[in-house]
Amino acid sequence: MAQRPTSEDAAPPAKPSRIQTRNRALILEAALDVFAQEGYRGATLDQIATGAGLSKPNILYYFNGKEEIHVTLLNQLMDRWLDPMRQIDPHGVPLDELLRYVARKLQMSREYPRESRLFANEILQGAPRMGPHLETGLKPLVDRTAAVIQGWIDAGQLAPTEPRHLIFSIWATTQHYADFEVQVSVLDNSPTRDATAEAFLCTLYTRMLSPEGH
Amino acid sequence: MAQRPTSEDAAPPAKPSRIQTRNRALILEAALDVFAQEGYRGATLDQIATGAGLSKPNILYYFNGKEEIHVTLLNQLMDRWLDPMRQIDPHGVPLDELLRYVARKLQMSREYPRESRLFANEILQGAPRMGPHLETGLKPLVDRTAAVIQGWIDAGQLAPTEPRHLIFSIWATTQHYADFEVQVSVLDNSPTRDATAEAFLCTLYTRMLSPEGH
DNA sequence: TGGTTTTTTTACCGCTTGGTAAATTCAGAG
DNA sequence: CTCTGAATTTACCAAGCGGTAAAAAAACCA
Repeated sequence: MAQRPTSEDAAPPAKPSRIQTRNRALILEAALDVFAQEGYRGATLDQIATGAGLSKPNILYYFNGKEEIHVTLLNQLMDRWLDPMRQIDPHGVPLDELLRYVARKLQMSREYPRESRLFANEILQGAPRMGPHLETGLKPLVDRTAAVIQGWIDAGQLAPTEPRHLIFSIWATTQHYADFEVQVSVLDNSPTRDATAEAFLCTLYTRMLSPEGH
Repeated sequence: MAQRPTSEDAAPPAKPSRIQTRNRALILEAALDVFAQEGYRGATLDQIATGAGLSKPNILYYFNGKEEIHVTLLNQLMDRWLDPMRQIDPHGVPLDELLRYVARKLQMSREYPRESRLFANEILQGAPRMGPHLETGLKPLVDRTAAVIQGWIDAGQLAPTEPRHLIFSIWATTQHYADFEVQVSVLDNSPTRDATAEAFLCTLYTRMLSPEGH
């Protein structure tokens, strides 16, 4: 009897073979495409199978079901997604730190638009498969970052503002370019769009955050 | 033979009966709920039927199919959605006009979160049922508004910036509160969130747009 | 009231979906 | 080469889906 490679039993994990590693990666890659564009319910295992170049039952040999694929993607995503915020240095120059955070988030929108849309889809639908993650992964980090920003403000190094809503606005403005790409493309098809977006956001948050007397 | 009320034949339109008016509204109301939360493919006619208190075949008596319900909602939405931008007065005080635009968009996020999510879902999936609308409805209005803003900037009444990306940022920051409500709720469950959000955005765009010399 | 049209229900259908069982092929260790 | 376990395919379901036909009921109008 074949031992299913997607183990979460207490039994010995047993390191995955090269085939397992390759095919699981193939499946997740294809699934990211499909889930990001169609949403969870809109995505089908057949689409994922075709995209991965495997048969549907073969996919279910590597994952216990559609939901497990989705959850796996979401878990992988969370790490990468929160990284830019973790890199904010409480001891750095406040405005520089925040502008670099904006730049990193914008870069992620550009380099990983599928991940951004996957996340947006999940949140839009009420985060049914990610609820705990928000509380245990996201919230502590945001609380900590908000405190850091508040400290900077109290020290007069940033113009006063509400840290949490500042964070929301950074997320919103940067992810917008990935999540609403179709709309943005229709309204601005200039070849320099990316650079213009970056310059705009840099200006926006510089003016917003520079302490008085610039 | 019953004449189907959802007419698009060249035949006389014939004004709808009270029952037709009421049931079509019931269906659209329920469909808005379902489409906004589940996305197009995730929504089922059974859910819509249950929500409307009608049977599934009865729903298909009023609409030719699932897609027609969705398109109808999208069409109705477009009007209401673009209205705040249409209200921008080229002859008003620039900063006031834009701050009032922000406030109106934020208010719509608060009052019509389902519409916001319906729209977000559609754009996320590549606007498959709204492509033309973007070109013919949205683009001209945005072009016009961007020109108005550029005029204000050229006249020295606003700090210089890129008008289109300014518009994008206003959309992103305001709609974020509706589209990512679950996430926002986890991170900020303060009872004054709405007021704080409005104050934050007012500050953000005041600092961004005020011409130099305070 | 009776007849006509609109509205609603009942009973389906064909297709797609996520998922399974079991046979088959393949890869690798000896 | 051979044997064994891993990997893959073939052939299926059962449930849910959007949608239809036609009969039944309700509303309307003379």
